[in-house]
Amino acid sequence: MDRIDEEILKLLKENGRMTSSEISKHVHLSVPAVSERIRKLEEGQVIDRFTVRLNREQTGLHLLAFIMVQLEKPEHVAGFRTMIVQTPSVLECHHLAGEYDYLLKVALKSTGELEQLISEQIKRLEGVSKTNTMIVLSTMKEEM
Amino acid sequence: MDRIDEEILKLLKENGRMTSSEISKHVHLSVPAVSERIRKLEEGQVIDRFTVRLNREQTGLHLLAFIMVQLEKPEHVAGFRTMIVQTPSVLECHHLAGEYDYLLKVALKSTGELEQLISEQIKRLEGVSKTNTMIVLSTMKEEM
DNA sequence: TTTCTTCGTCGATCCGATCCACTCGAATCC
DNA sequence: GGATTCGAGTGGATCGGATCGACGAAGAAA
Repeated sequence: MDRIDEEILKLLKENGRMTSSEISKHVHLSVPAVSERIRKLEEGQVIDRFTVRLNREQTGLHLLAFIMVQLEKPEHVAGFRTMIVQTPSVLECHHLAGEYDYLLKVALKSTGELEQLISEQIKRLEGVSKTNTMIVLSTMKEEM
Repeated sequence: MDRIDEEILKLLKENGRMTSSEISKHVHLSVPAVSERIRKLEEGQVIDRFTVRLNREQTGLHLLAFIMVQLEKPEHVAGFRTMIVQTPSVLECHHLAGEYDYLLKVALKSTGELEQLISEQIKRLEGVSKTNTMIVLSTMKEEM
């Protein structure tokens, strides 16, 4: 990981489909040299994967929210985890230190869907003692 | 946006560099037909952009945290916004409804960096009345 | 029915990726 | 000190995917 690798990653973050020949012009290396660096970044797990970033608004997901969840005991984690994995509207789930145990980031079509998610999926789960939902009004920055 | 477009998006989410010819085998269309659909998804803004997802651990960012921020008055927003945009460790910044005004997602090398971010960058700002930091212990799910 | 539009296929061409042989420079080892 | 080895890059040839244009089929509107 040197200066050039960082530059390559920066370019690929902006455009994950930028060709090696395009990149080679920016970093002043030959095409095979760039390809080799990218291959190594993937192999060395610095690059997790190439992906596509969707526009949630355009796909009807107008509501973004964060839900903090308190789980009573560790034995309830398995059921909770299953629900998280199976629910596509849950974009992220982080285990936390502090008052709440989990923080979920969810994207939904409407407040109706949010209500349903909270009352029929989350609160229905064994061991969920408390939740706290924060509705997102707007997003200033969002990267990975 | 039909069934086939959704399938294409699903494939591209998993591998943003999957070739049109690869995709064409999955969705049973010709290569130009797939290319055309991808082009239209980009043009119609459903696809925001192609990008690369990095492994934060591999780049030394071992600490992930969420910081809730309370801002006293709207006139303090400009300075806050400037700080957010200029700080690379802030991955996300959402404007919230509720007790706190902003939720930040930050990735850092260490607790030392977190301390510095909170006390020297965030709390130093005019108008920041209260913050609440949640440290992430582990992440179960993380998509866009 | 005829026409127009949309969406697809097919084939040709073009361009980028990959592979291989070779070079260069730095570090290692006798 | 000189030879060796290894990592990283270059340049050219080849291979394969993307793109483009011509064409065809299906559905909607006149």
